Amino acid sequence: MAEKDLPKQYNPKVVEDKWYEFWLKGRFFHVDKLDGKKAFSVVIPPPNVTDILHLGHALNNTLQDILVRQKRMEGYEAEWLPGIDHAGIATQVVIERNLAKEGKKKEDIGREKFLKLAWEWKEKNGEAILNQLRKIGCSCDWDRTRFTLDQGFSNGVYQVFVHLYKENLIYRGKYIVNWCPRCQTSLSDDETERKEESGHLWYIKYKIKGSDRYITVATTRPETMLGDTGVAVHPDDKRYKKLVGKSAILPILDRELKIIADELVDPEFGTGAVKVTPAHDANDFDMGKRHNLETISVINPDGSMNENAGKFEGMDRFECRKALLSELKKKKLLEKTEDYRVPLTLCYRCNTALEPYLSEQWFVRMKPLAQPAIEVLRQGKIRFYPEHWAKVYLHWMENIHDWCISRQLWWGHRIPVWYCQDCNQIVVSKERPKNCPGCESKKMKQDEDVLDTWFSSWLWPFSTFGWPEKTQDLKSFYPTKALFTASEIIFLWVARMVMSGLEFMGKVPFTDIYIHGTVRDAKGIKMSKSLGNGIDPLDIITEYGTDALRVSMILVTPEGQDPCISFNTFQIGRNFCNKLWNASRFVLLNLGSWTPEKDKLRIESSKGLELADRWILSRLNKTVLQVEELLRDYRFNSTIKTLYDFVWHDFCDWYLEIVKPRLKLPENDPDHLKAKEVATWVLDQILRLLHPFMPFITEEIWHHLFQIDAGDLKSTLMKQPWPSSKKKLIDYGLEERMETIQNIVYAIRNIRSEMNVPPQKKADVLLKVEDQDVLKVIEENRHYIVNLGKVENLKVGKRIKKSVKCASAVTKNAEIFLPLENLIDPEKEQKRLQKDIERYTQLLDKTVKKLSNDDFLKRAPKEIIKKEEAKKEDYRKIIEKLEKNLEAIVGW
RNA sequence: GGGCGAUUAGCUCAGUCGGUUAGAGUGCUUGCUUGACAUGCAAGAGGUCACUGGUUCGAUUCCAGUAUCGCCCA
Repeated sequence: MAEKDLPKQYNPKVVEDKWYEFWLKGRFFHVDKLDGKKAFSVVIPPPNVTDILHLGHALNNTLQDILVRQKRMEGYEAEWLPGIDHAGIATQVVIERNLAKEGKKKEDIGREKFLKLAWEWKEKNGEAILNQLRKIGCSCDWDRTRFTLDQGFSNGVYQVFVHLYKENLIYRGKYIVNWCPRCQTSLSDDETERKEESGHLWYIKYKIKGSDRYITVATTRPETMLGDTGVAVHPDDKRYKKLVGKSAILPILDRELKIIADELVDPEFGTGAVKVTPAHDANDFDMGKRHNLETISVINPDGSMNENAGKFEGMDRFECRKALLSELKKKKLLEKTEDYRVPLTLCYRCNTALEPYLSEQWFVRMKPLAQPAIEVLRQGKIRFYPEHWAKVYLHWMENIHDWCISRQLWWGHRIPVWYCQDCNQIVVSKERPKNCPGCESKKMKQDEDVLDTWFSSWLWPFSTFGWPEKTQDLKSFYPTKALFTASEIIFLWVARMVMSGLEFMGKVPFTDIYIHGTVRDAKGIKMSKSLGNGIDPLDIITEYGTDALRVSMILVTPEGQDPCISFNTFQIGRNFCNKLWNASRFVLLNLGSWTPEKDKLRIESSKGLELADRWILSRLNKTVLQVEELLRDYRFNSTIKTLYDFVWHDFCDWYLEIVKPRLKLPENDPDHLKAKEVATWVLDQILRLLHPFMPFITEEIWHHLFQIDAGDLKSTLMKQPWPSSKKKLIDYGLEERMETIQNIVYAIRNIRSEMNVPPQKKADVLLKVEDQDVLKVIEENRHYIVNLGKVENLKVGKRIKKSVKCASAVTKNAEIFLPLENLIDPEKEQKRLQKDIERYTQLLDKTVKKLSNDDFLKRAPKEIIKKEEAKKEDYRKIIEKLEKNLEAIVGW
């Protein structure tokens, strides 16, 4: 049974697993059928099966969980579909590495056995990742967990391939692609990373045929010269005009090279003459085609030099560079060497320098797919949050390149293409053809390659719900509502999902795209495994708890920007958890024999309530309203800040403090009852509002509050209705009256502190108030001031007789005097007042200046002028009073 | 080279109708074992809102330019 006595500190360890188990047992995350209810669906960005959970995942998934939990409380059937991505290259690298430990290569064990190992590893690691998601509280529908290599998924992938092939949107061709010599596979342009490195620009002399003269070309990659088949200059370059059409002789190999003129050459680069290597550079490949140059490849897929490299055969590409340069030097063909910032293209999985590599690959023609994806953005059918990412998306879509989708890997969806060994006919089909449709031959061989992982994940929002079958799930949950991700994969994933959704489902896959920041360390450096500056979310959970992890992250992640996080960052959330815990503990301690009933507790009118009660209800309803608006715009950071402020400052600092004396009254006292009811109701609403952000602690407190047993599967906070705002309870006039009192309390506390009044000591306070209404409010609620200001005797009136030595302060509608006699240091008091006078004089000057400007009076709106005049009057009065009080000190 | 974003307290950031006494958290200083909470309470110090110009009665806010930093694309 739940206890009313809570421990002094919140201990997440004993709470979190209990409630996660409870939610699972209640099947609260699972959506079976809609039964007429509205659906709200989100698909998880599937983490790579090779990953371990890092703070980026924690942020990404916490954001989704907040939204899903909130929508669930709002009454939606909220479906959050989890899953994992097979991460072709990354996974293959892991398995190969494991094999290497035994001194084996993948070829040693063969494709079938290799895949078996990969699947075993997937089972183990995949489950570990999902468990980590559970650990951070994700309320995913685990029954629908999917994997991008599942049978059903493959079905969709093959269907898509066949469809696009038939539409002539997939083709095969020999082109220069990004090749990773380490992973031994091609990569799409989007899977590369660019970097600049300090390197050199080498000037190499090529002899001109039939002459003693030379033409000098500049290159950053001398080893590729072995594959040169031309030399190019710009057509307008006068220096070389005469040489165009002649030939140059390639040093060492003595190959004859045509000297060509091509617009692509930058006359400013190096000498203005460049070597042309069609097999090892994309630009050169295009040039080679235009000028009919031969294509000679000199580098093997593993980065070593091949037989065309002559005596350099077998050397690694970088070794070859060294050897080649030293030979050129010997032959005096190396004119000079310059330092140069060399642009490098790296593999996004292993950081190896990529090699432009000529090979036969499969490509998707992207332009026709991009067009509708551009349209839906323009029409507002998809929206980015923050909006500016739309530009990035558009820019990419409008300059889209064809997508290389074949990978020379084993782990992935094998390309559904068969080649007839007899007549070379190509068959593209979801299933293995029995025989060749051309020659009836039974010798059909499937393409050895697999498809890019993104070629399966771009189907994620519908393949996961059973497509291409026409399932009920698809009907219920597609399109999904929102997608949460970091900016890095807008191209790789988001943009492609929009294209595939439109092509195959005829509808956008989601309407809202929320782009969150990338997690950085305290110095602002991106967290990464290789730098070792990452923080393990599980360490945070052990130290501070899951709710602290979640709430801290949201509190420090500015909307649309990158959060900078250090281990200590999480104290914010831990402290907030503890604050909430103790506020609840305080309420519980004062419940006495009363146990609130979860379905009956409700305060919807302010009838019979006093100022503080009505004030907290006004603040609560204002908060609910704000939260509603903020969440609609995915402004999670502002939402939690709003809640944090309300809970800590309005509820704890003011309301609970004011209500303390009333809670000490006998249980049957109506004042006590009202206070208890309001405090409990507000706490209940707070728990609901915070639950999406801090699910564990709120569920725990909620059970204590209503004395509900943890075994009762019918009662859970996560299924309680989301608070709705009662606008009639929001009362700005009342909040202003409360503010008057708060300002008086601040002033009293300030004087006490400045004059070193001992905290235990109560002091007399005189309040001089001119306004009749203000006077009334203060009189009616004088006990707030007495208690919060630690006041012995409080005298309030229009005319106040003060004793000789008073410390004083002035607020907008009250003058505060503390007769402290010998406690006052006159000099200090003088300085205090002078400082105040100075401050208000500055403010007064500003308004006076404005009001004496004719243009301002002529053109500014009337309200603004009125406001400015009121300010002037206020400041003037305050200064006048301050000065009078200052003068009084002189007489001491 | 092109695009996007940032520049506000020592640090991390709010400030989304142009008129606010420019805020919060953290750090700092001072005082408190206050009958919920020292993971706390109270008080305080701390700002030329990057710079220059423009629009405007009025600019932290809008516009242009400059500088610095970051990201993306080529």
